[in-house]
Amino acid sequence: MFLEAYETLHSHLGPSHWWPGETSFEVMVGAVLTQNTSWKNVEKALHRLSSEKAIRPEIMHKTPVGTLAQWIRSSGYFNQKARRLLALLDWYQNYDFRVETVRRRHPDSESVRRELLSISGIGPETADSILCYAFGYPVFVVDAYTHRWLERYDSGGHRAAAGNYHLLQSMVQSEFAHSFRAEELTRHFNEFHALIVRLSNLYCKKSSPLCRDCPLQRKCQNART
DNA sequence: AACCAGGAGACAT
DNA sequence: ATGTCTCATGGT
Repeated sequence: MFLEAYETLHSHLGPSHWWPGETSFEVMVGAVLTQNTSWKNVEKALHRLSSEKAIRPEIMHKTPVGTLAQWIRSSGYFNQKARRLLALLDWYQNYDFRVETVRRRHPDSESVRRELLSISGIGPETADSILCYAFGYPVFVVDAYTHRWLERYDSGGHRAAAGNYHLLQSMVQSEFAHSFRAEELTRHFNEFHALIVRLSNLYCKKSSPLCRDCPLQRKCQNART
């Protein structure tokens, strides 16, 4: 099952110290900026925002879309993403831009998730990244890496879940929920997703796959040496 | 010089 | 329900 892969990855690569971001708000911004975009390009945009002193919700919320768009230019889709950030901030303002307020009013993640999904530009992956990495809810993030990983990973019947966001997510979440204490779930979902991303970036690059060093090589369908 | 990268929404079928 | 198009920069 997933736990086996999780343990293997963790013993080889972990711990991960994720999500890359100083503050919870920076994590939220990163989650939007990285939509269909490499993290390297996101980092440049984050540096620019940092130098503009704009990685603070109160400041960014007052920034005109056009200005914000120019600041995040390097992350691509800058006009869309500028609007999306401001839409997210419109919502976040209802909670005084504070994680603690969100957590207090929403004991569990479902209602927050619905609110996030109702924001234009926030889809399942972005919502779950924010829930897990910024707000600390026990939610497993399913991203493109996870789908690709599962497509080629042999572990008895799990391949059916590749491509189905909700199915894959609930399979991982229920399996982990049976194996870990509730107060540790967020940390494990956080770590598992981080490990899959790190695995992908380290060993599964299309340009130069380093499969011989991959800890999951034996169970990988397209393992090459 | 095409192809890809931690998506999401609008729209047509 | 399931495709297709758009958005756009920067690295390989």
